Amino acid sequence: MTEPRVFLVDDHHLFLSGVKTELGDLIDIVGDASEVEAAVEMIREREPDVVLVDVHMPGGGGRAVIEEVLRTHPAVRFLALSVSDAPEDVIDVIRAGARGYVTKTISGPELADAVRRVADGDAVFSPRLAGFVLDAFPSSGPPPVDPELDQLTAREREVLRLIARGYAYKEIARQLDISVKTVETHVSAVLRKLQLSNRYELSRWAADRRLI
Amino acid sequence: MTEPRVFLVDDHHLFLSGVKTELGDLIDIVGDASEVEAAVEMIREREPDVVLVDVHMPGGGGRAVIEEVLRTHPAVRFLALSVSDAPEDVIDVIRAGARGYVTKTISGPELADAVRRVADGDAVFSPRLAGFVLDAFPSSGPPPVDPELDQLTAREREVLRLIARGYAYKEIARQLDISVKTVETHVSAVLRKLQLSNRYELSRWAADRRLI
DNA sequence: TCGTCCATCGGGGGAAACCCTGACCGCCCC
DNA sequence: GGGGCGGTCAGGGTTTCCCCCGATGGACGA
Repeated sequence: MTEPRVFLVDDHHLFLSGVKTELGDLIDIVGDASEVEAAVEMIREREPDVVLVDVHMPGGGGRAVIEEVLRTHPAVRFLALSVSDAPEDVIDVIRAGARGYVTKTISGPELADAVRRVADGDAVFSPRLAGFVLDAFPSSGPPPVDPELDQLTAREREVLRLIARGYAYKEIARQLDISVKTVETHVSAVLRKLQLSNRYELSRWAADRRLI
Repeated sequence: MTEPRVFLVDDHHLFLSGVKTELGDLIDIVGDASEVEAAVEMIREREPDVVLVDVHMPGGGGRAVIEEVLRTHPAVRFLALSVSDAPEDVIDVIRAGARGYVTKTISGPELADAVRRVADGDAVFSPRLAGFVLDAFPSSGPPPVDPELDQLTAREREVLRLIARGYAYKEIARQLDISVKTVETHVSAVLRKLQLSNRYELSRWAADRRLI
């Protein structure tokens, strides 16, 4: 790829100017902004390949910039830049759609390299930060043996599954080839055992545990 | 940290022996196995800090080893090693619980370093592979302006929210301080506009869109 | 000012959900 | 062989949902 076109967002002017002098020769800086709204507007106008954005900023922070821009320009890639290496901050901007996260302790050439890699479609993290992202990753993980679910019989779990999917008693009876009355019996048992009062709560209960 | 204790799993004996001769001086190799069941058993017995595991293996592959071991020994860390750099493979083992993924083109010293970093709690990826993980990450992303949701009035959305949460009409009426009849009217409007037939489907509809 | 939309409320009725009680059968276990 | 449990079913009742009709008042724009 040719020189990536980069836009800078940081509320510290000194830092902005530092990045510009350090990276100006290594990458193509097409603009900068120091507040959220102006940043969003200018990014939409200039459509850079990569936006280097500070995480902590008044008016919603880097997260606001990322979300807002991605709504209309999903092709723009974001590299978050921050003094913080707190897991919450990292996860937050990643969820918002950032493709990388580096701390401000990074050197100029390293930053330039990180920007190029993000422009290339890669993700860039310092190793420890990548660990945070993994921790937040939805792991199929060790199936937490649910004590609540455990007290249900096999048949009751079957009925629960269908209830949670929104089937009417009549439908469930047909699918399991039993009578509606039996379905009622099972549902009653499930509701009693799980301490719920109706099938809507049951739907939510199941949804929360991703049993659907 | 002192020398990490490492266990190797690979169905290619030649590769196993290569790793042992290359890394034997750099890290502490406490054992190896070339099939899934034996690997699981020995890992449980020796409790290494890090398991270096091949992704493609008969009998379920590295994924089976990871899931099985983590069920009983969640402290063991896994570094996946593979000839493949296909996104599916990467995501698969990450979901299973691996803390890193490197390809077999890696050099000996680099591999030793990767193992140490994983033992240290970091995550290790080649940049492109980290990108795959990010792509699979549940992004809050660009909120897709839902044309379905858009046709609902503010009040209807309020009612929808409560319905999806499993509240009875009476409850909703109490919370919004309106009559049950009005709730019925709103629900009818919502069901009609969303082309649904009852509140169960509505619950599922909302759950699918994560409006709850 | 009139039309339209929204929010509010009501009557009435059919269908479904929910609850309680009681019952039968088969299986396993002491 | 009696007791416990899970699965099956029924009668009869109350509550809730859902839909049909219609109605009023306020806001807002043509």
